[in-house]
Amino acid sequence: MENNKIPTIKEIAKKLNISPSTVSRALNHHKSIGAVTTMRVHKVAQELGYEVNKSALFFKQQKTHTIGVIIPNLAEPFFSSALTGVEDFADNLNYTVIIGQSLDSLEREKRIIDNMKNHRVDGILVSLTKDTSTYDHFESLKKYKIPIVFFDRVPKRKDIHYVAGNLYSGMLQSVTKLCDLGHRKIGLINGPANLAATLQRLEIYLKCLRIKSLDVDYDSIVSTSLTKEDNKNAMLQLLRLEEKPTAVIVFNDYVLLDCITTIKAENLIVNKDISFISFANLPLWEYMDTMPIASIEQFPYEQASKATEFLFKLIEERNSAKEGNAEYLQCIIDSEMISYTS
Amino acid sequence: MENNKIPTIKEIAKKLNISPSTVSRALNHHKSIGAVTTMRVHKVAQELGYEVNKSALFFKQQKTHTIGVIIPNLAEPFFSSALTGVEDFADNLNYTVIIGQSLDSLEREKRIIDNMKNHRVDGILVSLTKDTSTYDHFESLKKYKIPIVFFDRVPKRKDIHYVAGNLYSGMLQSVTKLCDLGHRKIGLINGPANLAATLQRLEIYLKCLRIKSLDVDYDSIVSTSLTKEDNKNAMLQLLRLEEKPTAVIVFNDYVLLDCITTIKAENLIVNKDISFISFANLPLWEYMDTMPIASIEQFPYEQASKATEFLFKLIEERNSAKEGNAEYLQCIIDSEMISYTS
DNA sequence: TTAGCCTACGCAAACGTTTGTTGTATTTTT
DNA sequence: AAAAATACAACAAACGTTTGCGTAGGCTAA
Repeated sequence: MENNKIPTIKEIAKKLNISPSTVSRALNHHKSIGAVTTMRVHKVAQELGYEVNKSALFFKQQKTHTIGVIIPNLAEPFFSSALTGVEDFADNLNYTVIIGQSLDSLEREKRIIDNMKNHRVDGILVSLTKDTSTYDHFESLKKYKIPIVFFDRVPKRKDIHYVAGNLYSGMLQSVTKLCDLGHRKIGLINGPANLAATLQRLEIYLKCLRIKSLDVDYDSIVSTSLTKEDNKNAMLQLLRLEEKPTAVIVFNDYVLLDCITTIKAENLIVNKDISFISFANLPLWEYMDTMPIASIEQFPYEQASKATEFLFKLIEERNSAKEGNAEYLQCIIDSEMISYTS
Repeated sequence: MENNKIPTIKEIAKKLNISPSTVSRALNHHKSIGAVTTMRVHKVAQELGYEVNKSALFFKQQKTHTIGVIIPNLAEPFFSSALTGVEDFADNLNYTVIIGQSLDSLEREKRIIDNMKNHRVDGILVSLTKDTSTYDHFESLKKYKIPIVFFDRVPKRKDIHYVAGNLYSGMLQSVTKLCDLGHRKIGLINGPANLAATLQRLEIYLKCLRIKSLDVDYDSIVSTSLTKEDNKNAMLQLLRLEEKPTAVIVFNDYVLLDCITTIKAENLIVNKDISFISFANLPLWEYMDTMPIASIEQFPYEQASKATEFLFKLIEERNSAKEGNAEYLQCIIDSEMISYTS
């Protein structure tokens, strides 16, 4: 009864004394196969517990129905949310998702790309490594016509498909709020220079200050490499200034956690001696005793969803063999300020 | 120059006027191919930018070098840590990981299993859905000789491979600590009955109370379905008791967050009117104003790592065609109490 | 009646790679 | 110098599936 061989189309064919092609067509409900035959095929398939071998299918069709996602770190809520966004979208289209963690190592990023290329995935989503400044390893995907869409951490070039967050909206809301609260000196703890997000934050920060007619003090703009140590130092650097800022925009919630620790160690009171705005909107502030004025939500799930949508659009295009559609899919997702104090 | 065709072994063969088999062997440094030929093949492969088509390889070898991971929810830190554990381990062995989110839906779990089966993954790791009580959908994997290893949320049966957490160690440490602090009435807010983890927590809870010679009050053992609403109700149920417990063991940190909210709404003071121990050790307590006495770390990363190790052992076994090795790989990872208050 | 047309299926090739077998030179051994 | 061993490479089959094409038999229509 329990046949220990994995059933194939050929076996079904043999059992019914018909050809494999007929079985294949019958299973796919091809119109050119008679009702009786189709029924008999399905019956035997059922009995044998036949299930299509996708591995064979992928090979035959030169299409793996699989997309790859490369993110720096699975453990970060931002990226696991993003991954969820991808997974949900892909699942709907019956696509499989394979993951790669670059762990912010360019070396790993390259290796993963190569691997996915060899895997012949139908498309790739990437959020860059902190250190990624070259683009060569992505170029090689062109030859394989594997479309690539970047999200969140995107390269600084125009000829790519991407979805990025727009920090402006959330930042302006935040700066406005700080102004309303009476703050006039607003500092910035920014990220590493090689991240596009860093430049973007700086530009928007300056733009917002200008709009609100606030003076820019370049001494109160510092940066961190995102290590705990560096985060603390950045904070201290601001505290040591002659003219201390009364509010600080912080690169993200993680950096802010370290800043708060630093502040407390200095016997300063958050939201009294100094106020914060940061980015990420981690689901933790509502439970904490000290929190920023607000955190700027960047909607990782939505960003990733949109990026996935783009990717499938590109995959679709490739399938329909439209050549030379030189249009780049690009999208900006507006950020939003989430207030934590009244 | 830029050939837009994807290079294959055949092309290399044609270009050199040798047979594809020779090219294949040359690329794999097979000893039966002369040094000159091997070199020439590699040179041309280099020029053409040849890269093996794994899709074809997987098919040919009837082995996909891919494992599947099914977890309830990517967004939960516990599971994203676990996934990281899997990814790290698999990556080392050059395996690809495909993911499936069951979202705690049995229906999805089944669908994902079917999909991975059709995908012909080499093995599957599963952490069960809240509602999974049947085992049928896993049985079908036997026919395909796809090994399966459960972790964390494992089925209640003995004939499986699994890695589970042992709550006993951490729980005993915790109960001991509570006793040392003077608590004599320790309640339990448990999870849904269909989870093995729930039964396990209950058993161990009772065992620990017995060891410490504490009375068991069955009224102070309640359960929650893990919804926010239900968490609150479970907490209230305990607070309404004639003989309120002075300490409560909580199913996990998430439930505890809701409990704390409930406590505050009742104008009670955590760690004064009532103390908590919970499970998970989320990386958030150190930043919070109210926190449990301790949280019990279950080492998701290590659990997943071990489970992955088991899986590869099974995959290896299958490859070497050892039949009927009826030994079940099972492992218990000891939990550990992480204290937050002195 | 016969040309033409469905219906229902079989045949064979193809996707890219590996691998067992076979074949032919060249070298080594006796 | 003949026999045996070795080195190198070609041939062909195989993995499971799909699909273009061919075709036999039965039907319709003129």
